[in-house]
Amino acid sequence: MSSDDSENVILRSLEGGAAFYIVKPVNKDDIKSVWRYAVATKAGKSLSIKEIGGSGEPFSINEDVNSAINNEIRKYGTKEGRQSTEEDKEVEIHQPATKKQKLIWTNALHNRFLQAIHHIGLDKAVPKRILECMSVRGLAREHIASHLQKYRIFLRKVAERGGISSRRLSGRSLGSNLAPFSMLKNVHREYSPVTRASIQPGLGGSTIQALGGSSFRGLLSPNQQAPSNNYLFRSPHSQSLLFGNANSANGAGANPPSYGGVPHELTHGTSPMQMYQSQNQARSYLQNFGGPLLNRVGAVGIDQAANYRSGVGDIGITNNSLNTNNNYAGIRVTTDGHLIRSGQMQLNNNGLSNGF
DNA sequence: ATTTGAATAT
DNA sequence: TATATTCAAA
Repeated sequence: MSSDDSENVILRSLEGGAAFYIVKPVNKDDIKSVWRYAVATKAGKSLSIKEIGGSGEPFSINEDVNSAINNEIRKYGTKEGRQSTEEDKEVEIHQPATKKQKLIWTNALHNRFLQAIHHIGLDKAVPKRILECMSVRGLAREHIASHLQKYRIFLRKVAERGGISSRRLSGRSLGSNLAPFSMLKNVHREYSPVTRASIQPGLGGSTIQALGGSSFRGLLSPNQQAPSNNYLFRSPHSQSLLFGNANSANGAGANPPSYGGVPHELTHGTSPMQMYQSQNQARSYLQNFGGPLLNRVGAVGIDQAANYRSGVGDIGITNNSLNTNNNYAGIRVTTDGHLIRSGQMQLNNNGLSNGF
């Protein structure tokens, strides 16, 4: 039993003596197959379900499977199967369908998460409420719980040491571990909507704009959010990403409870395609978690940002907690090296270029 | 009985 | 690292 489904490995295993190869995750049919095989192999000796149950199996088989096996045995009889032992080393390659897909917190999704939290209030923001508030179809409370856990860890980090360091920056030019100059150069450019994911040439077919929908969200008012939200799922069995584009017509359909936006949903991608993975997940905490909520973290002291604004035109954080459209909040440095706080900033194209 | 969230697994 | 899953406690 292995999650490795490469034919290569399977064949080698069988050659190496394995009688059966099952690709995880195991499901009913796998069990049935095993039994069919076992029964067929034990030419003549029919095992009753009772014997099966009491034979000290290392694992228990639930009723459902039991009856399924029962039926199977009935259907196929005990010896009706094939004979050739060698051939019976059959390879079972199975449906990748049973396992849940892995949610990927894209910018759009994360922003929604932030908005929800902001809307609810950090103190009352528990998974269930966030879930309701986000109203994204296909999103489960567990998803949020997990993300929230991470988010809280981030907040804690930021709160204790009011700064964010970048691992990529070797030089601590300012005597602090805060962002050095060099990071500034792209600040402005980073606002423009960009394509952030592309399809791997040979596999997905044509190039597609997979992300970037949130780039301009910061420019919209709370109730005119970007009409397109992209969420990604990654299939557990391949490296490919499933691409889902929840693009719904404005107006029609259910609206999110309080910030009447566009209906949202998670699409379990119907068009699987291989994509490069780096972009989204390669973001740092700041990119991921920097958001309006930072307002509430005392240690960050964002409300002082205004004092430093001159020099960087696009900072726009406020301390009235209404500035929910930030895609970014973090620490910046002005041209003359002063620390500056936060503001709206879309992350860059490659997600890796600077420390954020 | 349901939900949370820390811990742990993948 | 990011996300999922588990499970004791709320």
